[in-house]
Amino acid sequence: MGSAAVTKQRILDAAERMFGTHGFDGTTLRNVVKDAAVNLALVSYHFGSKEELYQAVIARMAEPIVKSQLAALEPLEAADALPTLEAVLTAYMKPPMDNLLINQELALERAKFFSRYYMEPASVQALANQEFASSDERFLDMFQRILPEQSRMQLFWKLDAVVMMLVRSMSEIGKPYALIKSNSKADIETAALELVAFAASGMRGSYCGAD
Amino acid sequence: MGSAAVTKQRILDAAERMFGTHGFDGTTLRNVVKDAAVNLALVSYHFGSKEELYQAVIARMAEPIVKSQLAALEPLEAADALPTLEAVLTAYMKPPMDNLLINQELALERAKFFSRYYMEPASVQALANQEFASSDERFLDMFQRILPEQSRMQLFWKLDAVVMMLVRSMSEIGKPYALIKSNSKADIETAALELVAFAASGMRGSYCGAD
DNA sequence: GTCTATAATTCGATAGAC
DNA sequence: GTCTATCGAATTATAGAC
Repeated sequence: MGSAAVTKQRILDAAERMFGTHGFDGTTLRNVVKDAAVNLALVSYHFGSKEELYQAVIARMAEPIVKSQLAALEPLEAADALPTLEAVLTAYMKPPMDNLLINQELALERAKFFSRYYMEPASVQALANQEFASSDERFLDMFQRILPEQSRMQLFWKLDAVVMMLVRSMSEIGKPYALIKSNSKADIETAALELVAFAASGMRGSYCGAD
Repeated sequence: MGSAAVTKQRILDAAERMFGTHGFDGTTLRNVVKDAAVNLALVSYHFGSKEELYQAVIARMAEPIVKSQLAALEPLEAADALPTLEAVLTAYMKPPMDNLLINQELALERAKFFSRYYMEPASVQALANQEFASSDERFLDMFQRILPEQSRMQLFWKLDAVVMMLVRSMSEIGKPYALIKSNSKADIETAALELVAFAASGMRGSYCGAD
């Protein structure tokens, strides 16, 4: 990899850390280039502007996650039997969580960026061209097949709620009372099971026979 | 109310709108005073700094909500019989939702500020001295009595997840597929029932007997 | 491609008149 | 209390040397 490619990667890595920790508006390009140990002018040269840098960070992270989500969904769609709600939720939630297993030294900060993306003001979130949301419709179709008694509107806000839980879990990794204890394979596996169980029970709704 | 008090309120109202829409770092005092139609220097005069203004907005909103949460919890604590999980969750979630019924013209923007507070970077969130979290321990004690088979660590992250769902619901009010359709009494009542049902089923966990 | 130096804004905060 | 005017610092972005 040429030194230009190295520079771009160093900037992207640092931007991911800074945007994830301080948010878009709380991050300055001077913080980014200091963390990346590159010159300030190189951000404009390689990415154009702060907004375009943010878009580049989003795209780099979202692409493999969405691809992995759809790859996990496809066999469930193709199967003869209707999959369980847990299986579909796992296909949805596991890819962003498994992302913690690659690039271990950057994993926790990437998770923070992943989370913060959903928490940015609408003006900032609009910078990403629906990178993540592109697969939600297909997942909603599957949820509707499994839970036909619920309206698409219900399923929509419930999936939205599930995303918020997922996102929050990933932003709290390692904290004393967090669901995800660390970015080890075992801790992620355990947390995914608990998160899927919570989400599935919640989505099935009030027909839970309690009280 | 004297004109000074009016000025302070106008600034607080405008700050609530701006912080809620653009976040702390995305909000400028010049935007606030323009929206409030007051002079820029009056922010420093009445509140000292941008950070102190933010703290004042948090405190003004959090106080009645926390007070109402605890008032709803107390009879449940005092009763002989153990309350239902749904009852405790309602005591927790209804106060912030019912807050939409007062000051109707500012309600939606207050809800956005309420939501955004939980989504700010840690550095910003630290500006509020645990205004909201002060009652969580007592609620967790009650959850533990109702769900003794779950560890406090589990209940902690599950309550945290519930808060994120609540917060998200309040930030999406009025959008096409949102849970809360409007800030009318009927829509809030309906949404609260659905949200409590989701949260209760989720917290009870995987013993839901489905499939 | 990478750097220095700086232009052009914008921000939070305040001094001082009224 | 409220206003005008402005300071000093920090920001994004870029021009131009190497």
